[in-house]
Parts: sequence; structure tokens; C-alpha cells
Amino acid sequence: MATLREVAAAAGVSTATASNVFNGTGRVSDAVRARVVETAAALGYAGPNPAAASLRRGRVGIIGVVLAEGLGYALGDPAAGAFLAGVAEVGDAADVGLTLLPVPPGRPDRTGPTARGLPTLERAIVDGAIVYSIEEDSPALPTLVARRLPLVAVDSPRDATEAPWVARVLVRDRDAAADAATHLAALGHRRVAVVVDRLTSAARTGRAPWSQARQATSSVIRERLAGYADAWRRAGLPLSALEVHEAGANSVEAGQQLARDLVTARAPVTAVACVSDVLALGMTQGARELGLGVPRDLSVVGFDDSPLAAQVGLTSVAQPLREKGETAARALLAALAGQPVEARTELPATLVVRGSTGPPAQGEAARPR
Amino acid sequence: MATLREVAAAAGVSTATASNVFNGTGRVSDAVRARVVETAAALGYAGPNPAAASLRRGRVGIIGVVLAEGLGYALGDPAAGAFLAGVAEVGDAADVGLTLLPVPPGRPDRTGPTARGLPTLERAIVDGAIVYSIEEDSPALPTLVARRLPLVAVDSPRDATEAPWVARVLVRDRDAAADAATHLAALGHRRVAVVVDRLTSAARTGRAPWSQARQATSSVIRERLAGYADAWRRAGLPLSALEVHEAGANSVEAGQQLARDLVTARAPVTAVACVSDVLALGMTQGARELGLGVPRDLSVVGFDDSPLAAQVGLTSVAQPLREKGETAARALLAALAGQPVEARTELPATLVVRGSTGPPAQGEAARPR
DNA sequence: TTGAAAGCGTTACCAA
DNA sequence: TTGGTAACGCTTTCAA
Repeated sequence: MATLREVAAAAGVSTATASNVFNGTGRVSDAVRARVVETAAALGYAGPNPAAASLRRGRVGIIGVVLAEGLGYALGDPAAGAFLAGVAEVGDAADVGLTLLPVPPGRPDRTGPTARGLPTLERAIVDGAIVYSIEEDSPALPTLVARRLPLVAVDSPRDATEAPWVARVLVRDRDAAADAATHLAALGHRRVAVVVDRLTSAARTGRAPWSQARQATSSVIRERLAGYADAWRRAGLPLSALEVHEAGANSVEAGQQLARDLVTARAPVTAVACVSDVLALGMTQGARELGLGVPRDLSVVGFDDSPLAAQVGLTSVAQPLREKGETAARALLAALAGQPVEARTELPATLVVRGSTGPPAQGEAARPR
Repeated sequence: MATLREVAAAAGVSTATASNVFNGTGRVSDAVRARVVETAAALGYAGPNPAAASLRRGRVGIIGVVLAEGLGYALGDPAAGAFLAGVAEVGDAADVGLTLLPVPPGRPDRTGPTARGLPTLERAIVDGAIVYSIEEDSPALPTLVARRLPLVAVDSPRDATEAPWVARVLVRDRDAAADAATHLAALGHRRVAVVVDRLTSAARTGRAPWSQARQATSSVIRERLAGYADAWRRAGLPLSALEVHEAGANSVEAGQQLARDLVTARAPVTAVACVSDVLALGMTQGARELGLGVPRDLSVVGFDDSPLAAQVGLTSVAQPLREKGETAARALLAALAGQPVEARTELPATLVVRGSTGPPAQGEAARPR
């Protein structure tokens, strides 16, 4: 591999001049420029080595996006896709690349500089990172904070690390979740299941008590659950009739499986509120498989209002996913540029009612209103 | 920012020893290790600078994945997600990170070292790259080839760059596309639309002549079209009754829009074969919107057999998406390790028949068989 | 087990 | 407009 120095030598110019040729910077005469370019081609010079340039410049032109769950999993959720699209758009415009940093849950949380616990995060070549919706007990944020990287945390209100420079982007989904529960209560539902992928890093499945639900490691989940509960109480209904169930994973299959269990329960619910559209879709399909009509026998509410929801007519809580990504990216770029950054940005969320919710089948519960 | 040298000095050791502490490499006494670690913490040392380490090591531990269309667009297609999941899995296992390099189509194709045509690609900090299903007139592959990077091209059989070291991963989808057309012909369909997102970089919409279809810039599209045509001819049917239509984009909406146009045509088709599941889903929804039954009034075949297809019962051509990603990643890692690499790997594809295809409504065409 | 020193390939300052 | 040159922060022989 030819180097800049070799090219410069062969072209009879200094490395400084050669560098200028390849960077468009500085004034170089056309004659010299042509000669350098030609020599480079002859030598098969591939252009400045990015790692070297980055070292020298002190910045690499790449931001990282930390995703829970591993890439395959994360990309399976259209919500993550929309978020990333927002990040990518802003990044593209600023000519900044994107590195995806998946952090599978449950990796041993080793600490100390010698332990190679999260090697990807510890050594990722990025100028800063956006940490997207990871669980609060994840070592990801502390690892990044230890690197003193400019950081934007999305959907994680609490900062366990106490790092003051970490900007936050949140969605006010607690209120929107409350709207969803209110909607169901108003329709006349009196026994409702709240479906989460899981409450802790451990993949469990089945009903969980509220005492446990309140301890969910993901703040997003906690907030949404709190929203449902708020509204339920406000409607004067007993929390015991708002069951929390873990599906074990955030996937259509997990939702489908859970639907079977839920529907065959002794006291079946008449509606389910899910923390993602993917789960909601699974519930819908599971219910239909068992011969139940949606919303006739089971009302289903999703979360995220991903493209999926509109496609299948799912009532869902809409959060501005793309905008969330854009906001996070803009905040990070601002921090990188040394500009002041909003420490905390809150985005709104709203309930979008579609065809998957309706009054419960008669006799099951009180009438609407 | 503290540096390794400063830490070493403060701890009273050489930089070599300090480096060993942070790399787990070499033998360092526990006493010294503890002292270094402690000093690092006191000084707020963030760990070795990745850019510097990469420069020194000569490798960065990251592979790039080049995606056409911009990230948002690419992630909207579940097929791309599945592919990426395969890449990520193999990458993860090898402790190699992933950088996404979106290449929006239609960017001016400038060349030469001074023109800053595709800055992201020209300066991406990667050890090698996987180029996924991009159009053949895209400057992306030449740009990367110019950097002499180890490369794996997925779904692009022709190598315009003549770079011998570019490995290829292909799916035999021509034959599978033929199976799809044969399936439709056998069901009795005599007038079928083939729906592509687009034939050239320019987003056009509407019917295109076969003369133009054969020139599609994407080899994947060309192959699939050729497959449909092969089978159609083999069934003894006239190519004029196999209409090629451009939807303008690879999205549900585009498919939906096209469905409206197709169905209201003078001589409506009784079946459509789409080059993606996303388009097929759009066609299905568009048809239903207009009161048409699927498959009663319109049979729909998708492509990719993405998770989507199974969810909505779409007949689709299954290609091993995840395996494709794994294969590509493995090939690249092998090349990076200096091992010999299969210059060309072909993966199979097969037709999966589900509920979206059936015989045409009576009177519309000949009987099945 | 530890240290000295030689770069890795650039960029950017300042002077000519 | 061009050239000299000093870093950028680290890893890695090789010798002690």
C-alpha cells in the first residue's frame, strides 16, 4: 500500500502539498495538483488512510447508535427502523457516518479497564453515541460515559451515572399510555391485560404482580405501565383487573404465544394493551388463530404506531419515532460541535384509534360510557 | 483528555507496560497492574484511543455494509433487516463491528481523488465492506475498489470494475422467479403484471416495455424479470400478456397506488408478481381497498419471503436472507484474515405457496391446468 | 517482568 | 503557493 509520503516523494512535492491535494484544502496550483493525482494513480494510492487522518484530526466523523438486543432483533422492530432513519437523515446531511453498536442483554457486567466486557463499546471508533432505549441495568451507558464521549440517551430519563453532559431525549409516553387505558375503559372494558416483552433482563413469561412490574428495568416500560395504571385508577377500576403479562420477547411470535395463554385463562380479558406494535400484531394473530374476532372478542392496542400499525389497522400510541431520531442526532452533533445542548427534550405521543379496539362483547362487562 | 503516556508517567511505568495493562497482552505483575489501573482512574483516563490503536495495529475491527437507498429506506424493507441480522451475527461472533454506509441513488458520480463524490465511502473507517444489492451504475463499488478494500458484493453478478478480489454472493432467484410465473400460469392466469420498484435510478411509474425492462440497472431485478419471462414463454404464453410495471419505489404505499392503476385498466390482469414482499403487500391492500378479493379477483406473489409474508399469508419466493448475510460476512472475514475466499457463492431460492394465489375468477381466463 | 524507542500515515502550523 | 516538521496516541519488537 502506497502512502502519502511515497506519493509526495514520487511527485516531487512535500507531504503537506500532497495532503492538500487530497483534502481540497489550501491552495495548490493546477500543475502540481495534476502531477500528484497522476502519480497517485500510477502508484495505486488509495487515498488518505482514514484511521491516520482521524487520529491526526481528533475526530472520526462517525457517531454510534447503541441498540439493545442485538442487531437482528432490533431491526425486527419497525420502530427501531424509523428511529434509525431519523438519525441517519441528520447524520447524512452532516456527512457523518453511523456505526451500529448492538448490546445483547445479559452479557456479564464486568468492570475495570482490563476486563473486556463490552469490547465493542469500549473500542468503538466514534465521536459520540446515541444510546437507544436500553435497560437501566445495562453496562452500556457507564462504559460509554467512562470514555467521556458526548452522549445522547434516548428513552432513559434516569441517569445512574451522574454524568452531567449526557443529553436526554424522551417521549411523554406515560400520558399517552394513560390515554390508551382510558380509551379501553371508556369502551367498557373491565378486565384488561397489559403486555410487555419483559420486565427484567431475564426472559420470563406469564403474569407478573404489579409490585414487580413497577421495578421494570427499562424506564420506558415503567413509564408506560405507570400510565396505564394511572388511567385505570382514575377510571375507578381496581388494579387487580389490569393484569401485567410478560411475553418473553418483543416479537410477533411471542405475542402470538401469549395470546393463546391469555385467551384460555379462567377469567379472560376483553382487551390487551401492548408496549409495542409487534407484540400487538402477535396478539391479534394469536387471537384470530383461536377463532376470536378483533375487536369483537378482543380489543388490541399497540404502541409506537409503526408503519405496521397503519397497515393492519391497529389502534396504537403514536410516538414521533423519526423525529426522535432526528432530535437525538441533532443534539449529538451540536454537542460534538461544542455548542450548548438541551439537557432534556420531551416529545409528545398521542393515541391513534383504529379498528382493533371496540366495546367488549355484550355481557362481558359494563356498557360503553 | 489524559493519554496513555501521562498515565504511564504518573504511575511510574513505561508506556509499554501501561499498554499491556490495557490490552491484557503480555505479562504484567499484579502490583504494577493495580497501580496503573488506579492511576488511570485518578486521571480520568478513558482507555486507549481507538483511532490511534487502529492506526498502529493496521486494522480497525469494523466492516462496512453498503446499502442502496439511504438508511431509512433500506431499513423499511424487512428483507434488508434479515440480511443485516445475518451479517451482524457473524460479525458479533468475531468481535467485529458494523458500520452502515448508505448510498442514496442519484448522487453525482464524480471521480478522481480530488472530487469528493462519496465522502462517506471514501473515508469510512472499515477493514472491508459488504456491498448489498446496489444498482450497477452506482459509483459505490468503484469507489471502494479504488481503496483496495477487501470486498464482498451481494446480488451483483457482473463486476464492472474487474477487481479480481471482490467475492460475490448470489441467490439463484432467476429459477425461483420462473417457478412463481409457472405457478401462476398453471393456476390459469393468462394476463399477469410483473411489478418492480423501478428499472433505473430515475423513479418512474407505469408500464414499461420489455425492451426497457431487460436493461434494468439492478441485476437482481433483471434476473427476476428474466425468470418470469422464461417461464412465461415456456408455458407457451405471449410476452405481451406479461406486463412490466414500475411502482416508483419499494414501499407499501407505492404498491398500493399502483394497484389502483392496474385494477382500473382496460384489460385488467388477474395476477401480479412483485419483486418484493413490501410491494406485494401494497398491491394486496390496494386491491382490497377497491373491493377486490385476494386471491379471488387478484392473485399476488411477493419476493423475499420476509417475515411479513408469513404473517399475512403471502405466496412468495423465499431466499435465505439471513444465510445470505452470514455467508457474505464469513467471506469478508476470511478475506480479512488472508484466507482464500470462494469467488462466487450461489444460494438457492424457492417458491413458497400461501393463500394469496389461486385460480382467476371464472371467465377471466382458461381453467387451471 | 519491564523499558526504550521506532514508527503507524496523516494533518496543520509556520516559514519561506 | 509550497515545504519542513512536529505532533496525534498508541503498539510492538528487542533488549535488559
